[in-house]
Amino acid sequence: MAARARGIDTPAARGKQSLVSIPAAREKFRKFLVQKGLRATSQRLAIFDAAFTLEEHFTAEQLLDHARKLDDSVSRATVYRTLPIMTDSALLREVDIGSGEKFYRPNRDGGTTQVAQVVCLDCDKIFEISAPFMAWYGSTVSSKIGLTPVSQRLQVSAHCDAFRLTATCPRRG
Amino acid sequence: MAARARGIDTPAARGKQSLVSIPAAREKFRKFLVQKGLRATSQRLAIFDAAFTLEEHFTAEQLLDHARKLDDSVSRATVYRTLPIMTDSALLREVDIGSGEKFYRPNRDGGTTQVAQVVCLDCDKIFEISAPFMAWYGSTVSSKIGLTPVSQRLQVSAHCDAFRLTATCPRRG
DNA sequence: CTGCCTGCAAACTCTTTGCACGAAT
DNA sequence: ATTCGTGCAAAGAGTTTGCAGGCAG
Repeated sequence: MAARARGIDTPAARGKQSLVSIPAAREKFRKFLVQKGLRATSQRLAIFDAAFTLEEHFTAEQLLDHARKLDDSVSRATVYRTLPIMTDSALLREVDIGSGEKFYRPNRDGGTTQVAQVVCLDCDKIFEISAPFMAWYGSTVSSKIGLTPVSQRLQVSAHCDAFRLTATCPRRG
Repeated sequence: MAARARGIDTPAARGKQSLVSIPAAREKFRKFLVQKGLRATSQRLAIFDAAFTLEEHFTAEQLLDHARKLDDSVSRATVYRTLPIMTDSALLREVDIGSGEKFYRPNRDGGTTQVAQVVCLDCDKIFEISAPFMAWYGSTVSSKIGLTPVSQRLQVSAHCDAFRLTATCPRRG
């Protein structure tokens, strides 16, 4: 337990635990690495843990900061090299909202759920909403031109109703 | 007519005319500039013409190349400074497929139509397919969390059926 | 003549890569 | 031993910006 808790039980992580336990997810990641012939190094696991203790969508730079709190030997290069491995494993999802930098988000449910991203133009937060019909829409649209869909993203830019009234976004901060 | 045709009647432009005449669109752009207190300079109009004679989605760099054929005094900086003006005017649409660079596309229909982007993973082409249900779907999804949608994008990544069979994408080139 | 607009080049941001060292098998 | 992974720093891609000069109103 003490060993398992290493790198997780930080002040930042406490109170942010999710539906699926982090150690279980990390075990999946470790197995994914081995299966791919990659090594389960301490840096890769630290980066993974950091990703799963960050609740919101995060950038590569934020992930680096967070991972360094768990293992200060983690470098920016390794974060960038580990991100595609994690997205390959489907434990992490890449979220591109067209803002120059990419966001990432842990896939706590295994990535089977179809979700739409709603980006609030007032506070820049990204909400993910279940959108079970998306796959159907994707194939409807693709089949018109002889393509078979692999994935689809519905992205909505929206204004916050509360913000318009009070000039404060209740979700900010 | 001779004056109007300046910068349009190029080999590249011929045979690529669209539903809406370019001079008419350019006139809208000119008016937009004036209304915003901006000047309708020859560079801005050359960039605009270049955008409207490019049929496919194009990058800033491709737009620069093309604009320079119409007016060789156009600089990269002016292209980058003009792009947001054109998207503001709604005559140009920005299309981000999460590939590092942004794509743009002239909005020949005025931008009222809801379209989904289908990106072919085999040939990297971007197809735009009418998706009238998108607006409804966007507001359904947003209203769940107290947001009012401004715009929405459905983006589908797909494989080419023909490519899978023949290893050649009939649309390539 | 005043102020917007331009080209140039440097700066900036985010990401990728070459290299030599270090760790795991 | 051999292979793979790492940190560092430099390079790269795409975009933005400061500045001095130019052109339009």
